[in-house]
Formats: sequence, structure tokens, C-alpha cells
Amino acid sequence: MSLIKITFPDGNSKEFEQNITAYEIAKSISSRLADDALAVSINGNIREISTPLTESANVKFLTFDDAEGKHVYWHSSSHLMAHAIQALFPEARFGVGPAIETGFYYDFDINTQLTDDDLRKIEAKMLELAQQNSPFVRQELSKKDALAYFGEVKDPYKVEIISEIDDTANAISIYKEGEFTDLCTGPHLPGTGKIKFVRLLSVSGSYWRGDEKNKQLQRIYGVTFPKKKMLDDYLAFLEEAKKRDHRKIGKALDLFSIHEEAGAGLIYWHPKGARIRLEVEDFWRKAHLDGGYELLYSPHMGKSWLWETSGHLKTYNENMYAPMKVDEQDYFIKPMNCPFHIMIYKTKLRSYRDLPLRWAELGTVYRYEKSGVLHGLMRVRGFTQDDAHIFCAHEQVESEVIRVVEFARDMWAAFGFTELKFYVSTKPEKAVGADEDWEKATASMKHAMDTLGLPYEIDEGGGAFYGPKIDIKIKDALNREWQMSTVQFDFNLPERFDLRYIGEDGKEHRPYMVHRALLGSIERFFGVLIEHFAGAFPPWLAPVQAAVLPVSQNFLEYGKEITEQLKKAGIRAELDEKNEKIGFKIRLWETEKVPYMIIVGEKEMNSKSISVRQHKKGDIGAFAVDAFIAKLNDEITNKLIN
RNA sequence: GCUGACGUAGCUCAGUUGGUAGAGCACAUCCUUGGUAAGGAUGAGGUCACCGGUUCAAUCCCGGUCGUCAGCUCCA
Repeated sequence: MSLIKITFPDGNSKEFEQNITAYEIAKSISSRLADDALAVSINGNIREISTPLTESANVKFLTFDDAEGKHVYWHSSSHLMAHAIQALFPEARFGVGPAIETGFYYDFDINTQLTDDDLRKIEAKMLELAQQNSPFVRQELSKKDALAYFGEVKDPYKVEIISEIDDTANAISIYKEGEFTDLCTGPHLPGTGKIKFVRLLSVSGSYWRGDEKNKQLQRIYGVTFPKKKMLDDYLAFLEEAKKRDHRKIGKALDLFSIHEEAGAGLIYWHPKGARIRLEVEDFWRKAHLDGGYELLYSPHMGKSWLWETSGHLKTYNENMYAPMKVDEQDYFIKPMNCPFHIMIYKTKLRSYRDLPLRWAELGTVYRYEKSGVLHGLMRVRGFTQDDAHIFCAHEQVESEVIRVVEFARDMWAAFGFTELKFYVSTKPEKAVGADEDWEKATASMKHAMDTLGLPYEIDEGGGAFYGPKIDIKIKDALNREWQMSTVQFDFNLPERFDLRYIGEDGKEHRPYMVHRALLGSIERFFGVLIEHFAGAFPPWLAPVQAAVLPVSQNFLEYGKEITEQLKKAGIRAELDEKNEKIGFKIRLWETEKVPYMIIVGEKEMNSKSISVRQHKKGDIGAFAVDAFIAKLNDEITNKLIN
């Protein structure tokens, strides 16, 4: 038997006899590793730990700490859950059950609606089954045999999937684990015994194959862990996330509200929330003026001509509010700003010398969103987009896109967001414009991203009907992604509105149009901003930058003096005149998450100074008022993020 | 919109297996004048989301509506 060379991630390598299993290799290194390894990566392909190696390879053992290992673990857990469901509800028919970033789910069809009690029963059953430590056994079948195995009646959903599989290249694989068999490509854990702790999180509806015309199945989400501490940490994370929730903080810090009586999805900005918004908008305006943009204001409604011409009445109708009659004409509240900017473009003959035109507006739009999708500030029915439209010549488009993406990145960085996820979305099924144009535009978007050296994912078919786009998504406290920035090509509107410019050649040309929003919408942005800082805004954004706390009523006058000085220096200061002990006031302002507290009593009054306490950090000592003002103003003007 | 859960004071929540409700915080008044995360007393505050039905009686049971939450679908 010949030897094969196995190379490990640390660069070391070792020789083994052919057909040795990955598990035995792991064991030869350490029994601990063999215990913890959930799967193995062989030359980058993830396989079962029991896989025999037949030739030299790079081998990495995957544990729960690796994303891939976790994925295998959770995928196997979804099988185990399906197994438990089958045992408890024999009539269940199964859809699909993948691992996801935060756990796993399984979709299934049963007639009874599952309750939370059922989830607890399924958890118990899973643990019971896991103790049997049944191995996951792979078996390969021909398409015909697979169809026969799952049988139309027994498993109609599996049959539907199998009938669409092209089995010319690879056989169809199934995995057996105890009494449960599932259609699956694997890989899986060596056995169910690795699954030690289970938490099923929720049961909800989900359409078969993600299509709302199909039957709605029941979906159970869950997580599993090999160690108790991991489960505890996870539950602690959920608790923490709840505390960071912008809806909770928004209420606690008196930032915004939404009123059932006054309409769902409509945001009321309270003084403190409005103050933060003002700072954000001021920053945004300045950045745009500095960045070569001009600002516009446009109306909130327009006649049906506008929306017929733009095509929105045809393609966007279901998101638009019903028209109102004014002088026998239908007027629509705007769901988008673009047609208005176009009207301005069309007010005169444009020259290639004018291009690119970069026109930005904080434009408030109203869109009908289905009741079930509304979510705090993140998904609302009236919102302000930090919108802009760039009208440019074809040859300018790519550099404009690069400019916008860079601008977006810088804008997010200013607020302390560095974890941005980029997506390039390609042509959807329903689309306008020639294939050739789509290809060119999509390629130039990808090229722009490559030029900037930014990693991105492709969202196949995720583009707007009028053009491909680059999106930036940001995660909320619960790791749910929200689309924020967007940069979109538009093949549609320049055509529909017959936009032109006179080129260097003296002939008429059609300009390209790029839609873009950097923050996305001010509302959604505020939502992620709140969760990002957990409500503890840095000084430049904080609605109250310094609270002045007299130790007793006797020092109110001195406190008033200090407050006036701070205010005169442009600092948002507030005097706490409450007749309470200092400890009480400190607690109050600490929960208000104000960046600085100024404590004044006899000591300070006599020495004409102040004592300063920083949020979360505590007492940072005595300051002369001027020195503190200088320090705070420095933090504010430089927009420092603690 | 769909599936499920939920809706009690300004907030966070108890509670009544059908007999019109309670705590803490917040608020008001008074006492207290205090040194880095809660001093004390008293008081006010609720058509138990809304509309119907069943019942001698509904906050509780049933139906509908509105809204919230977790997902699905859709989206900034």
C-alpha cells in the first residue's frame, strides 16, 4: 500500500497509508481533536469525518468554532429535528431544512398547528434521539430509485425536488440517521450524539419554495450546541440584543414614537430624536456639497401624467397610495423622487459640459407596505430617502459609480460602521432594457467594486426592473441584514422621459442615470444607528451632550452659571434642577446615556471648577470650565466616536 | 397580505378558571439639602386596544377590526 502526504493548515505534513479515514488522522494527532472535529475539509471540500483519503491532500479539521463546522453541525441538527417531528407527528411531510448563519430550520407540512408546548416536546425528543448516537449514513441512488424511494404520496415535496435534479453528473444522495432518511447532499456529523443542547426558537409560516402562491408550510427555527456554555452565551446574546433593540431604546430615551391610532408605519420624531436627525442631516448636506453634489427640493405629490410616464403606475402601483382628485386631476403622493428630479433636468437643453449632474435631496416618500412587514424604524410607510440622481454620459458612469461607493463607505465610516456587506444585483426576470446593456452595466458595477478592492456577493436576479444595482447591507442587533445604501443603473427613465444632452459632436445623446441613496432612508438609518451605539451616542450626535448636576439645591445658581457657559460655547447642556440626591441624578443621566455629567457642589464652587463624569467610565476628575469646553468641542468637531 | 403568539396605568409587568383591577418606576405635593448608579411620606392616574356576540353579569368565553412581535413573501 502506498503512502499519501497529508498537509495541515499550519503547513506541517505527515504521511499516512492510503484509505486511512480523516477521523483516524485526527486521532493520530490528538484524541481531543478527533472528539471535537465535526467534519473535515479535504482540499477545500467539506466532507464527513469518516471519509477515507485516497491521495495526498490538504486537510483541515472543522470544529464548532469554524463557520463550516458549525454549518455541518446545524445541518445535521435540522435532520435530527425532522426525525423528532416524524416520530411525534407521523403524518408530517417534509420540505427543506438547511443550516443558516444563526442556526437551522426545517419546513414541513402537518395538519395541526404546532404550539410552543410542541416545540418543547420536539426538543425533548431530539435529545432522546441524540442519545442513541445514530450515525449519518450516506447512500447514493439513481434518480429513478430516489423517486421510487420517496414516492409521490409519502413525500411529495421531496419528489418535486428530485424530479428537478439533473443527475447526469452526480448521483442523488440520501442520508439515513436511525429511522429517518432525508434527501441531502451532506456532509453530516459522524453521529447524532454530538448534538447535546437544543433550543427551538419559533414556529412560523413559510411558503413552499418561497413563493406566496404555494402552500404555506410550518417552519421551526432552532439552534443546537455541543456545550452548555455555548447555549448560555447564545441566550445571553439574545438578551443583550433585546436591550439594544432600537424600538426599546427609542422609547426609553424618548427619541421617537409610532401611534396605532394615527397610522402604522408612520414615525413621530421627538425632540431628542429630531436633534440627532438634524446633526445627521447637517453632516450629510455638508458632505454632499463638498462632494460635488447640488441640493434640490421637490414636491410631495404629482399628477398621474408623471407616474404614467415614469411607468410607476404600471410597475409600482401596489406600493402607491390611492390618488386624490384635485381639479378633476389625479394626484399621487410620491413613492419615489426620481420623476421630480427628471422634471428639473428637462427644464432646459443640457450640454455634455454640464455632465455629470449630481442632484441630491432628502426626499420624503410614502409607500404602501404590507402590514406584516412593518418593523419599528426599519420598515415604515413614510420615510425620507437621502436620494440623489446622477445624470451622466456613458463614459462617465463607471467613475461615477466608484465615486458613489467610496462616498457611501466614507459616510458609514463617519458613523463608526465598518462592517458593510456589499451585493451586486443582476438582471431580474421582469426587466426592461437590452441584454447587452444589462451585461455592460453589470460588468461595470463589478469592475467598480474590484477597482475599489471591496469584496461583494452577487444577488442573482436581484436587480431593479430598470437596471442592476450595488447594495450595502448592515446587520441589526439580532444579525438581521437590512438594505441601506443602494446604487442603481436606470435604463428606463431616461428613455421614458426622453432625456437628452448635446454631445461634443453636436448631436443629441441619451444620458445615463444613476439613482443612489447612501444612508438609504433616514428612518432605517436611525434604527441601525441606535442599535449600533445601543443608544449611547457619541458627543457630536448626542441630543444632550452634558448634564449639569448640582450636588444640592444650594448650588443650583452655580450650576445655572456653568450651564449657561456651556450653552454659550455651543454645547447642548442641560441643568438637572431636581430636588434629589446626587446619586439619584447620576443614575438617571447614566441611564439616559448622556456622554458627560458635570457635578458641581461646594468644592467646585469655591475653586471655580467642575467635576466631570463620563458615561460608562465614571469620574474623570476636576476641570476648569474652559478646559472641559475645549475638550468636548474638540470631540464634537472631530466627530469622535468613543 | 400569509402563519402563529400577543394587546391590563405614561413605562415594565402581576392578576381575575366570568362578579367592573394591582405592583415597581415615572408624575404631583410635602419632608429631607445630600459628593459619583435609586432618601422618605402622601396623592393622583385604568371604558383591562376597539366593535359586536353569548351571559343575570365580559377585562376574562366566541367572532370581527386595529395594532405589536417572530417568521414567510416583498423592500430603503
